[in-house]
Amino acid sequence: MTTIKDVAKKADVAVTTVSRVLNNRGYISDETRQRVYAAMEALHYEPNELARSLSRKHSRTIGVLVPTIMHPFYSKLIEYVEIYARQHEYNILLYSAKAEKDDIQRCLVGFKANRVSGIIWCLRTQSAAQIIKSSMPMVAFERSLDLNITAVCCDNLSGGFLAAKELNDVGCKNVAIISGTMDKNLPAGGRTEGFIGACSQYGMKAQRFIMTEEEFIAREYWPSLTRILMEHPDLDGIFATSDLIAMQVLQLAKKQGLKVPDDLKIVGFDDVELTLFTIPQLTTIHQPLHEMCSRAVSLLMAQIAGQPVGIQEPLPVRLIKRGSTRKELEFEFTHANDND
Amino acid sequence: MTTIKDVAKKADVAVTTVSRVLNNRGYISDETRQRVYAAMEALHYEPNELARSLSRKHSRTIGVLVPTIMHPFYSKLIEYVEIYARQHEYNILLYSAKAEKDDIQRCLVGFKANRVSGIIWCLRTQSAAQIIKSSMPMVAFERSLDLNITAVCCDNLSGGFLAAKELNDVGCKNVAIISGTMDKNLPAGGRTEGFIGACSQYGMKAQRFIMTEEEFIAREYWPSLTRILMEHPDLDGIFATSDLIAMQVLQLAKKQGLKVPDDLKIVGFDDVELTLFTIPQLTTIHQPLHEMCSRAVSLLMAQIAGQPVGIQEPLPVRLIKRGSTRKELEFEFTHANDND
DNA sequence: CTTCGTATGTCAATCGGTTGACATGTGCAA
DNA sequence: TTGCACATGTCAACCGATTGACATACGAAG
Repeated sequence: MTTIKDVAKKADVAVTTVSRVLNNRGYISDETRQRVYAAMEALHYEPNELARSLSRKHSRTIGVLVPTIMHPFYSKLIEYVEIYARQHEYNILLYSAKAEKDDIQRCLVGFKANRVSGIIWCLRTQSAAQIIKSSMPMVAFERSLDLNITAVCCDNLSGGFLAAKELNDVGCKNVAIISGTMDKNLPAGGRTEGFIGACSQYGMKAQRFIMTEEEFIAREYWPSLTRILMEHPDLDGIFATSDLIAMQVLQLAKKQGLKVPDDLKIVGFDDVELTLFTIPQLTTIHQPLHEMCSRAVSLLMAQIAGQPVGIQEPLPVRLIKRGSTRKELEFEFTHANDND
Repeated sequence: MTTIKDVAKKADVAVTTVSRVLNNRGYISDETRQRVYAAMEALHYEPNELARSLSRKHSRTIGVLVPTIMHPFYSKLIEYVEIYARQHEYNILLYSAKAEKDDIQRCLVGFKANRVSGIIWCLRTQSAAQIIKSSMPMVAFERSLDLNITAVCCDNLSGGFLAAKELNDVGCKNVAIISGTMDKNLPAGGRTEGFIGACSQYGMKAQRFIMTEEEFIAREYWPSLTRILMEHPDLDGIFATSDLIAMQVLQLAKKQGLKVPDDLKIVGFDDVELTLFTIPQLTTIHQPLHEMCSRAVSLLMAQIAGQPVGIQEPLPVRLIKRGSTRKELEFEFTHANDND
């Protein structure tokens, strides 16, 4: 492998000069700069990032911590974060950690050992405390904590409101919200609050059902959902706080002979891709994930650069009307690129 | 941050000794070893991986190269590879590259600059050549090349065969295979071969339809699929070489008023999770992804350790019968953990 | 008593860059 | 003529480990 010394020799300059070119510091004439670039080109030189990182004391790497990768929402998130990170010439160091303490500890150790420049994390539980006290640049994703941690969230409150409004608009009288673990710091909290508030405003009867953490991890909500549908045949509208739940509600509704949207209207949340591949397609609340990821990365960069970053406004969500609430859209398909 | 020197001082030994403990080399008495561990514990010492990697000349990192992250199959793959890599105390450096040459070039540069110890890649096109000539430890995933590159594949041929057998078993006479880009090095090649062969063996009429690369990237196959279903109303069985395609066939079939499985039977491939969330659930060919990932990582480790690794046998696939081919299973749901 | 295996230390180079201190030299403006 | 901005070089320390060469003990086996 060619080193900076080889380049210096080839360009007939000092190592320091090459370093200056590489890092854009000090005075460099255009002519010298070109010579150095030419030498790098000729030798296929690629700076050793390990060495640079070692000396720089951080590694142009963003630690990304998610509960699981194999999930439509998180894999989308990772894809976008990776793209934006690369735009800043950062790599990502990916860890998936079910909310077990050990996992998170191991992961933090990994982040530190590899001198990540900052962390983007979205954990389910409050075990986040460990991360927070690790005190390095970080951005929480979809976790608004009481503490003043920089976080990127979408407007979950409005999302809940929009879902209720849609159900009301299409004539529901007796609705339910089905959410994951309730915790006011988790997104389900705001969504529930917005939904319940709007329901009472619209005069709809509203019930709450909460899925377990185990179901979230397994990504299978069937037992609870089956029970809910069986025990509450009078429900005419359901708001699920994630599309994965909504999709399974749709599936079970059909199994039980309910027609969607005739007998039961369903609204999901997230607008992940698979909402497009169900029959009917799922009405859902669109999160501006692209923008959220972009912002998360930018905020992290700002922190790494030592700039103070304040509390962020939540990003606006949007209702996407599809066949699961609108009969007339039953066979009209929207595309992934129509949004976002 | 505490360094190896701090540990040495605390344990009252030489830096060399700490390093010996850390790397299990040379003679170390149990007593000293314990003292060193205690010191590390007390100081919350975590060796700086950057420094270790620099001196070791590779970084205990596996470069992982996929076409996209936001895809049920690849996100599953990444999740598993991450898990197995960590078992070997390796990190993964994730790159997603649409098959554009530049992307791949950029990615290889990234891998080299970060001194990855090896690469696991699964690219769609033949642009793989660039990777191959990069000549470092590597394993191809689901890409069996003519060249003698170490690759991990499932038994695509049998998969195609099993799909045809299932369609025949449930009474199909006139079937089609819908696949992604055909290339004998890509999995669709073997699947097609197995399927077509079995069809002629069973005396089923079989047609072939090929989706474009653009559709693969967008993950939306609607236009082509719609056309196929419209122009061939006589089809009674479809084998899609990926579940994502199968799912959309299912969706469009319903849109066109075809009952699945009564009028049309569908078999997918991969057994990704979302096959569980359709109505009916999708019959599919299960790939032993867990095992494949585990093997991919092991093979890479072997290469990194300098051991020669031979050509690998493909791993066996399995037919998972579900509602899209079996009326009696229409409302009987299998779980993700039932397989694998 | 020698010799070897075990256990540890010292020293310094190395991995491949970064960076600060300082020297030198050129050319232009005041 | 002086002074300063620009351009580059030399030297050496440093980031935090790893590693080889070599020295020095101690205890047990031969």
